Amino acid sequence: MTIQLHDTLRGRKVAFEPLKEGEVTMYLCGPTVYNYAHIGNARPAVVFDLLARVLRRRYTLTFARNITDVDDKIIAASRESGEPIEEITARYAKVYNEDMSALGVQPPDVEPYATRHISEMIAMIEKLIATGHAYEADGHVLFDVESHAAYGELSKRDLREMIAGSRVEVAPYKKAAQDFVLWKPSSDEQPGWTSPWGRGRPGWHIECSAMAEKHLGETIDIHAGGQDLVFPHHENECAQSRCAHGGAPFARYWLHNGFLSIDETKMSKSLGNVLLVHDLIETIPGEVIRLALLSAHYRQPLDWSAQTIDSARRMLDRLYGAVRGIDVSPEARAAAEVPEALAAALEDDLNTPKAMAEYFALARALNKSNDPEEMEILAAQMYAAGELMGLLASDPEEWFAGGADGDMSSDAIEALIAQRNEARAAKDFQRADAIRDELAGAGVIIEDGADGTTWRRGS
RNA sequence: GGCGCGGUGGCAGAGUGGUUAUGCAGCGGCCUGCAAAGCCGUGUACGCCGGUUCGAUUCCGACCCGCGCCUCCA
Repeated sequence: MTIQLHDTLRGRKVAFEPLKEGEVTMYLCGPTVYNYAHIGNARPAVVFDLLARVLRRRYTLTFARNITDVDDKIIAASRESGEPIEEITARYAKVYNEDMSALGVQPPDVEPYATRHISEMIAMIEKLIATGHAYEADGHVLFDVESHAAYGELSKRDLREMIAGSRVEVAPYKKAAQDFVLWKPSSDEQPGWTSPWGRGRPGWHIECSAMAEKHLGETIDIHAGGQDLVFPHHENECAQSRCAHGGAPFARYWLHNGFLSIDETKMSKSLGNVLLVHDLIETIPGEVIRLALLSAHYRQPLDWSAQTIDSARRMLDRLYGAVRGIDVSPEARAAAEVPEALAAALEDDLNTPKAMAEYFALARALNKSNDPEEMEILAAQMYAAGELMGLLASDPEEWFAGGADGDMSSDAIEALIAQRNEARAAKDFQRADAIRDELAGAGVIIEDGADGTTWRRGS
C-alpha cells in the first residue's frame, strides 16, 4: 500500500508517489517571527512533523520550514518597542524552535531565513517581469494575475468573480484588484535592499517561492500549511512559481490542516483567548499538547479546551502505564518494529485517531501478557511506535512523578508509602488507609502491585 | 453573495453499503485487606426529509444547524 495523502488541488485523497524515486521534498510555511507562537501555530508544526517522520520511514526526505524575518508586522513591532528588528527576529526564531522542540517537533532539514534569500527573490521577480507575468508600477512590482490562466486553481476561486466582488480598496497603481505585491519600496527607516526597482523589500508570497526553489527545486513534492493559507498565500506562491518556471507544477501535493478553536470560539487578540505555546508548556507536558493536537484528524477542526488536554493526558497515562516497570534491553529496542496496522493508519492520510486506536490495542496486549519475553517485545514495540509518533519519550517513572505539580516531594511520598506498607504488613489497615488519604490529598495516587507499591501524581 | 468543510452513542473522535473503532465517563464481574491500575463483559450512535438498493449512518437530492476562507492570520 502506498502512502495516501489528501491533495487540496485535486480535492481528494490520492496515492503519493514522489517525483524522484526514493526522495521526497516538503515545504512548510514557518512562522513570522515577531511574537510567540500560539497553539494554533503549533498545529501545522506538529502535524507535519509527524508526516515527516512517517515519510522518513520510506524515503529520503528534505524538509524545509522557513523563518519569515522581514514583514510589515515585524517592522511595526520594532517601531512599537524600539527594539532593533534583527534582535526581535533572532529572539523569536530561537524561542519558536525551543517551543516546538518541547512539543516533540524535530528540526527541519533546512530552515531558510527570508532575509538571506533576497537575491533569489529579486532574480525570480526579474524572471516574472521578463516573461510578462509581473509589472513595475510606482516603485512596486506586482504580479499580473490575468497573465496566469490557472490563477485560482488551488483555492477554487474564479478570478473574474473575485475581481468583481473584491472588497479590497484597489491601489491606483494596480492593473487588477487581485494583483499582489512582489516587491515594495521602503522608506529610509524601513528595512530595505537595493533592487532594480529601487530600495525596497519583498512581498510575503515571493519569499516562500524563492526559498522553496532554492532548497527543494522548481517542483516540490509536498507543500503544507494551515487551511487559511490556501488563499491568498499558497495560490499566489503557486502562481509565481509556475510562471517563473515555464508553467512547471509547483507542488505535486498540497496539504492543509484544519483550524483550531478555543472553547469553540475563534482565537483572537480582541477576545483575549490567544494561548501561547510558550506559556502552555510551563504547566502542561509537551507530549500532552502534542497528542491533543493529534487527537483529531489533521484536516478536521479541533477545539482546544481543558477537556482536550485532560483527555490527552489520560491517553498518555494509559500508554505509559502499559510500559511502566518493564525493562527493555537496547537489543530488543533496536529490533522492535512499529506495528503494521499503526503505521498503515498513519500512511493513510495521517489518520492519527486510528493510529491511536492501534496503539491502545498494543497497550492492551501488553497489559494482558505475563510472559516476560513477550512483554519485553511488546514494550519495545510501544517505544518504537512512540518514536514514530513523537510520544512516549519520557521514562515512565518520571512521567508519573511529574504529571502535575504536587505540594509533596518525592522523598516525602516514598517515606509515607514505606510507613503505609509497614502498617499493611501489620494488618493495620486503618492507618494504611489514612496514609493513602493523606497522599491523595496531596495529589498522589498509589497502586499496590505484585512488585511493590508505585505512585503517580494525578487526580 | 462566492468557495470550502462539518453535523456519529454522556463527552472526545475514527470508520463503513449488511459484521466490535478507540479513549474517557457509567454499569456488572475478576483481581485487591479495601482501593488504584489492569483484565473480562456491557450501550438498540450515526442532524432532518425524500430517493437509489434486498439492505444506508455510509451513495444521490433537498432542507436545517455549525464552522472556515474571500483583508493580515496556522
